[in-house]
Amino acid sequence: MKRSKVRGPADAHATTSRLLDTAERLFGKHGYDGIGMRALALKARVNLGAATYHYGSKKALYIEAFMRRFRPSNAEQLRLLRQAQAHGRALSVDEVVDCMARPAYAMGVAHPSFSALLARNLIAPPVFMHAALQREVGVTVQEYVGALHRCLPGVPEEPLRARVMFAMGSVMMFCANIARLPPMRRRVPLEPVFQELARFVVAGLQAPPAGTAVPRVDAVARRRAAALSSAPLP
Amino acid sequence: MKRSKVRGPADAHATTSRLLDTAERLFGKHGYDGIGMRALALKARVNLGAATYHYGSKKALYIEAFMRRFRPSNAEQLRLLRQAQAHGRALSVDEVVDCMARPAYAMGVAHPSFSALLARNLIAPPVFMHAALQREVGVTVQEYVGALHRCLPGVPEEPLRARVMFAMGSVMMFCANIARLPPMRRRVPLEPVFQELARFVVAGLQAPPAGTAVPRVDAVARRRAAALSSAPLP
DNA sequence: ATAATTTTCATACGTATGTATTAATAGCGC
DNA sequence: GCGCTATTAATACATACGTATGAAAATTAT
Repeated sequence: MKRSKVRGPADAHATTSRLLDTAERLFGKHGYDGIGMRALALKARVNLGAATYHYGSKKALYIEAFMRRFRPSNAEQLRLLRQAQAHGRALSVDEVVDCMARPAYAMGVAHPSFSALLARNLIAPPVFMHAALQREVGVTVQEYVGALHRCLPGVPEEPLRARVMFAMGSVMMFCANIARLPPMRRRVPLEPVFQELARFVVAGLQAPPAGTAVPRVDAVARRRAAALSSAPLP
Repeated sequence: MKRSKVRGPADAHATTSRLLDTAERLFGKHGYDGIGMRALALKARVNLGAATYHYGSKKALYIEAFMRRFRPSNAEQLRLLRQAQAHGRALSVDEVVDCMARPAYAMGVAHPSFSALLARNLIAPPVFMHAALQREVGVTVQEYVGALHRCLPGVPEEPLRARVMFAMGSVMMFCANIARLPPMRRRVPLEPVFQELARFVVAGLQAPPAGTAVPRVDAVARRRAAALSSAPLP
């Protein structure tokens, strides 16, 4: 119906990549359960049967759509860090952060809809992804905590692990909003925003370790905030 | 089956709050589309009809489950900030951050499963929530950007807006992992982790504004990262 | 050219979904 | 006792879901 002359595997893998691209976009927007195979196949202009033929199941399609960009991006994170450390010289926090955030950033600029899928998977993933994500992200975090521990000897490992988590939160918030960000819509370079992200994360990681007290608003305000917990609707 | 003697509205509103609690927990874990009304009613030990009787629709239930804690938490954020500013004295970044993060933290300690729902809604919300969230979060962000602009005159407003977004990312990552965090599982106070979060965010917001270049790894690494975008699976 | 293989397509199956309906009961205020 | 609201229960309905099947078509291999 759509093709002008004939139908068939003339386009070979074109249908699978159209399907993957559509899956990336719609899974990123609506989540795994938020979109069905029929809607997916329709938007990708692919037959429903072809979808299960190529990927076997919806879960497999989701995993493939996510992993095809996540795997290399993750691998690049580790490669950059290890390469930077290979020279034996001490790394600055800036360098570590750049290794950590730039692959995700580059991927996000080239494939904005992947960023939404990435953020979703790191913050609100479908349950069947938990194990695989834990495995993949775990080693990356571990390695970055180690690298940071070397250039931030003043910060103990446990707080540092928390800080790396917070840093990932900032990066993921950036990723989740890439498509909505003004620069992306006005075809203006996104790099300045990324550099702002890098500055934010670097400063956060370098924050004065514990000891330094964080002043609160005042006692009564703190009490009210605590009271909020028990009385949801005062 | 469960009640020993009789069934009926003896428990009055107990059924609606059981339903809300269950909805909060399961929507937070699986997302809006990830759990059905039947499973929800079953887990809440509530009749399916009662669910639609009280809330009319699944969407309405979702919105109520989210809003009952989000609204007061959000309101408390604004109240704390305005109260702190009312005295006319200049605010420190620490104070602003505390106003911003403590209500979400307090809510998360008292109701850990709400935190997951919150993070989900701020990073990967169902589409029908977009408008309401934009409205509610918009004014909060605006107000905090204004307050920070006053105590960080060196940072222009646009980068500051980005930084507030990054800060929210850190807070949301904290929220998304509250239940999984070691302190929460070992009944040990969570406050130190929150203070670490506050330190991270404060330092991030106070980062040296633009001008200061963020050094990259090196040229070849940057080129490889860029190449990643076009060739997903090398 | 013919056979083998891969890909597309339409359709079907069983189940699950959100919502609506109806009747029956139980508590509460008057 | 009598309404009124809350709750359970049992279905019902139309639609949507993921997946399976089998024939047709196109491509590739021989």
